[in-house]
Amino acid sequence: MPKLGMEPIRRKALVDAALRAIGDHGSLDVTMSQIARQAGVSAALAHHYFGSKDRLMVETIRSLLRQLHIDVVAALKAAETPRARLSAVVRISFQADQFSPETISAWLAFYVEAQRSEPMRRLLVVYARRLRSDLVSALKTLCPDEDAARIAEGTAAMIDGLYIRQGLRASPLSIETCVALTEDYLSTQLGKAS
Amino acid sequence: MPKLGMEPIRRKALVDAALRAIGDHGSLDVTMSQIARQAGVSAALAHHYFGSKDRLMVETIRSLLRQLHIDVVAALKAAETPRARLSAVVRISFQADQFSPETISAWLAFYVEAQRSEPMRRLLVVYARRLRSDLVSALKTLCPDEDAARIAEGTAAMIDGLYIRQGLRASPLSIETCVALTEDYLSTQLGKAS
DNA sequence: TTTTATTGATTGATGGATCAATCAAAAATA
DNA sequence: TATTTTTGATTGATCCATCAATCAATAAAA
Repeated sequence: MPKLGMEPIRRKALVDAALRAIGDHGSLDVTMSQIARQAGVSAALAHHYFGSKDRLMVETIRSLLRQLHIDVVAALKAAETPRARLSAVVRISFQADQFSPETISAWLAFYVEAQRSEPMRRLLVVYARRLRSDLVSALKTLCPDEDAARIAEGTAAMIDGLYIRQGLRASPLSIETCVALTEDYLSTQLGKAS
Repeated sequence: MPKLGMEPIRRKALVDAALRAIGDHGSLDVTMSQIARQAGVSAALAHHYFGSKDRLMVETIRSLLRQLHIDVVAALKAAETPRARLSAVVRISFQADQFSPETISAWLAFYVEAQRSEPMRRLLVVYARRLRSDLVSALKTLCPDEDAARIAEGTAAMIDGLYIRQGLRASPLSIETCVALTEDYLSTQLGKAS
């Protein structure tokens, strides 16, 4: 019953389904069948469009990063001052849809996969660089360059650290608490360095 | 019977082999055969002693945590002042053998597994609590209680964050840099809070 | 009719788990 | 001391389930 032009629709449905399946399951150890079922199609069709599970996984994280990037760019554009740009980056990192247990699980799973898969690692390195570069460029207008690099590193580490600790659900922190901790680090460091 | 008392020897060899295999491979997706080969025994023997792969995995991370705890306790005992105890915790976290790519890979893999396996999650929660409690108890003697809790949370997040970013190998930081970043956070926060 | 969409059936490989069968040291016995 | 018994240690072979991947066949536009 092929209505034409299904390809982009199916691709998106499959990528979304993969993300949800990975998040629910907490690892990349989800089967093509599970993903396909969630997308309402057969496993064979997933193979037809993506060729292999690996490529579907790569497309999936790529879509996650793309959405994040879109959000960050929009938030940066809306911010008036360098200090506001810093806050924007922090806020986006902890925004609700990025902070659900499923999304955190998915991020963690991708980090692990990056230990083995070079394409996956490359994608995550892009994210890490982009985060740091966003931070550094705003920081450089607020403090000496050496301090900017150091503070960016510390901020990025704190963001990622709050993330994975959230994944453990040992002591769940609210979004506001995470933002406050990071903002506090930024403000204190800037106050010291300027 | 053969040489008696092989059990503890084999168990240790298998746990060590599992840790190495996981680290090398970058995920828990290692086969019992690979682990057993590395330990110089058959896969069947691994099953004989551990019952299942799951249980071997749990024992493996338990051993990792045990060693870490031993190191921390020793370092805490050697420290004279509360401030020195804080530094001891930081130093141990980044000490060389905990900071090798293989060990970082293994930690990441365990974090992911914890999303699915309740026993695994429990073990990691113990680690997270212990780290925080070590930090809080030292901090409480140096600043008000509310500040202590907050600073401990921030410090723990920074430690864990530096860890996983190291795993990505995007911008490798030296051990000293990581220690310096964390120490700087601690000192600055304490200066502000006291 | 040609092309696109779609799937059920099938396969080849992998890996965890099980088991029957050895091996060899220690303990008991003669 | 010599012999027998016992039992932990160990493994190769095998079973069984899972899963990614492939393929042949079908349905519906164009």
